[in-house]
Amino acid sequence: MISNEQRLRDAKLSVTAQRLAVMKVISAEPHCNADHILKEVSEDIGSISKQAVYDIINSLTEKNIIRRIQPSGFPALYEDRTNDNHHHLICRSCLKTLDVDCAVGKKPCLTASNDHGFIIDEAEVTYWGLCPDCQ
Amino acid sequence: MISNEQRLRDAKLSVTAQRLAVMKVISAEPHCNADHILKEVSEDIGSISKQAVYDIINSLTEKNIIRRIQPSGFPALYEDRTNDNHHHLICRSCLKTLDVDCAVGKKPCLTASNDHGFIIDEAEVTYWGLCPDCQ
DNA sequence: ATAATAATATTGACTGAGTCAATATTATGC
DNA sequence: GCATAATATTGACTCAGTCAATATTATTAT
Repeated sequence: MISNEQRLRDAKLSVTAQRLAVMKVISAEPHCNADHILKEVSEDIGSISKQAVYDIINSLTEKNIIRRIQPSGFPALYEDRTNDNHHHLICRSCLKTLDVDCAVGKKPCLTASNDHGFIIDEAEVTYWGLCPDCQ
Repeated sequence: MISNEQRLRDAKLSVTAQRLAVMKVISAEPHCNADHILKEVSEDIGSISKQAVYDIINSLTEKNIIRRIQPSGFPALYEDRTNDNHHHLICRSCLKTLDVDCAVGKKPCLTASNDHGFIIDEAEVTYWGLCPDCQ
């Protein structure tokens, strides 16, 4: 199990208390949003600026250390499960978000019925519905 | 071919110049955003308020007369092709958006590999990539 | 270890999409 | 045509996220 510190070094990002704290929150609570990260990290290490949170989630996303999910009409969520092409099941009512493996097989969703000449690099699949608690 | 006026009446919405103009823009330019609708309708009928545009796209979306697409990190887009479970191919660079039919068959994407007890009502699929012009 | 410097964090103002609430106008049904 | 219910306008507001200048901290080479 590679450490968060090592993950940062591998990505050529310097190791800071703020980055480690943000990573800790995201792996403890996958599908959390920027505001929640801000609050949790503030409690954890005393304080952090809003801008630092956004800088950090942006650079971690760029380096593929975390993944951004952007549910229609809601703030972006972050998770640390990357590179496995899984999808999401989101409750319209309470926004509870769960991972679901790809329905069709292994990275199959990357194939559109017609690519119109595009170079496709990602297929984003979101299932919307009501969770058991909200039904 | 049912008229826009009739579509509104069927949905129990009253027929106004603003609504007809908004519908006209959306069917002429599918995948347009609220700001673009505001500009086009203003030119078409003289003026329209920002609030009216949002009220109209919200009620048309509720009544399933138009469909909202919300690309990660960009303003929502609107189209009038509803009820056929098609998906979207979006260029990361210029945001050009094309319809693609479902890769897997007929409304198949509504089936997740594990529904975790959710009642799923929609599977939203977005293919991200680079269009021929932006490659 | 220390200094130089490159990277990151803080601060506070700002943007842009979208909403709220009060008032004014328009469409509909009698 | 009138009453009233639905819709549009207006302007202030919210909230997620960004910008840019300055201050601090981590890294790298001595």
